[in-house]
Amino acid sequence: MDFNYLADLLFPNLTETTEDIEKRFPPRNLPEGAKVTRFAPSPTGFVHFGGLFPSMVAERLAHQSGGVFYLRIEDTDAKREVEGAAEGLIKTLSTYGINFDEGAILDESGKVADHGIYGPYKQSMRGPIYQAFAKKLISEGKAYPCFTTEEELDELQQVNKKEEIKNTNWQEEAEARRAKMLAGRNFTIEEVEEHLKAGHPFVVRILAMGDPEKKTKFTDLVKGSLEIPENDEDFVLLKSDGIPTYHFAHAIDDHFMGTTHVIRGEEWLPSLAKHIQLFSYLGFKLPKYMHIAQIMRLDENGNKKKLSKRDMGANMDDYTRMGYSPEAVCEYVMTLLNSNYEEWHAQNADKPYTAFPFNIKKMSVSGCLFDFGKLNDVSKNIVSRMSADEVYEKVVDWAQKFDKEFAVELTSDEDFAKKILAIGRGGKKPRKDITTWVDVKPYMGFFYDKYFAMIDSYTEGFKKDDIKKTLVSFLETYDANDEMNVWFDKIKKIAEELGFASDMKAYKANPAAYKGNVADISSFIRVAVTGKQNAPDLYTVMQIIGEQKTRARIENAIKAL
RNA sequence: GGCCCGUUGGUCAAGCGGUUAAGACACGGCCCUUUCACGGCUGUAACAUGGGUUCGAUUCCCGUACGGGUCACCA
Repeated sequence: MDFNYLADLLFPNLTETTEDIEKRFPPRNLPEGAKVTRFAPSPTGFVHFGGLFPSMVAERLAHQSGGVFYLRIEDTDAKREVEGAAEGLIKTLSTYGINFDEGAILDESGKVADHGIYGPYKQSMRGPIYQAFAKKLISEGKAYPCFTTEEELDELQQVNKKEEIKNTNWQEEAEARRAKMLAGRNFTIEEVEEHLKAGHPFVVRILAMGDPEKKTKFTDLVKGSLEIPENDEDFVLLKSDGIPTYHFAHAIDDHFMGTTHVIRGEEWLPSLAKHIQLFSYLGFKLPKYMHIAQIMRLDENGNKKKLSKRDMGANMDDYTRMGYSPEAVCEYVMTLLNSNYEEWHAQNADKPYTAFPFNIKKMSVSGCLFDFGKLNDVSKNIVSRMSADEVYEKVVDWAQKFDKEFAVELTSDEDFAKKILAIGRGGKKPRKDITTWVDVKPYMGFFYDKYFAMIDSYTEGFKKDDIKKTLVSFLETYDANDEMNVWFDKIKKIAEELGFASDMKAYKANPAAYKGNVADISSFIRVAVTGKQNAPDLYTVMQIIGEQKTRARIENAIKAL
């Protein structure tokens, strides 16, 4: 078999040789230790939590080392491509602080365009590059054309379905399929010419001579030492439309784009054998690999499952809707990515996560469960450290998208809203009532007449009459100009008059001697004014609401009793 | 089913041959407090399993179980 002849036969019209291409993409000139990483999504939908994970690692590693972080669009599957997905992906990532130095990024008009000299950065635009290398491999006898159609193979594809695996015919079917796949190995030049003449489409398959019984040691930067069996699968390099598969594109692109660290999910681990073989066939230096553990969720049976697109919390845009600030999500991700992050953060509470020295060695080897409880904790701590102005700005921003009515209330009196948000904020022990922006309305809604409602009833076990008397007496003595202690002394006095303990210690020493205590009296007033049993400091609340409204609410409460 | 990877409390995890096996979240209790939130203290709870190696294994090796991933002209 004359491989050179075969290669020319298959690819007669290529203008660029592999040597030309090598010259076109010079090695990067970067300082020692600088890492070149990439995010390489296929534009098939939204950013997935499982995709944010590795992209944050890639971004950190590149930027922390003074390297380059670039974006490559892996649009090699036209069937699954979604219009506008690439733009959406880039925008979402940027809200999470992940920005690219190079690649297919957005220009001023919001369109995806190439930035950098290693492009095109969309794989669909790089056809001739891949084809040149496919041709080269064929000319070296390392790859061959295969005229077996997808349909022919599909007929036997059932073997891959799980239900069928227990089928006793499984091995026979697999063998039959393999025979069909490998048919092209034995073609003569004449047979190939005949197929070509008949206009039959073909794919290019790698000629895999590996023995899977033989294993080679491989070191993954996350997983550590691995045993990789040699590849014996004649996988497809170039599809019949001339576009490469992931495997081929990965080898070519990461070589020419100068990627030093390939960071991807561990679901790629089984394909590693293919990639090692390809780099070797191509004569390329193998990059470093980091296979990151997957995020899992719990299924109905209590088993861990890979977090998939349809799961709650998978779509990054959901977090925006749920009112999580991007900082919270990023920080939560950091706690999962680097086990010592929390410790560092405890000592550097004021610093952003980008100041944290990210360490590959501290990455977990096994997949972890997504934990909303932990996310919530991280989130409420972050919100508690924000200023009232900051919270206001973010809540309004969120509300304008997801609760327009509330946004109108908030913006109708900015100072009022900020005063409310400032309660208990700024000190050493700030309030932590707000986890997500969704929480804000239930938390402060009662300040607004529009949302005020008697959500809680008065504490049970007290006479309506006492409640009523409390409210009436309060109105009689209430003076909005009172200092807090004066104000509270008046409440204590009411308590005494009604036979309630004004002193908590006295009450605790002998509860039977009283109808209740001053806390109960306060709660009557609190419910009347806020509609709730639990609220921030009552005195402050009244100060903010103002005398007029406070009186009106108490009067209404008296009427209702 | 083949191959690969993994397994420390409910969750995230420190540990890297000798520890009373950290810490965080969640949960319970107590304290502080006019409610809540915060804060402080405290409690329950873990090395999947069987063999080795070793004076000694959570740590090293092998097997078993369980879990995950993967086996496309998808990435």
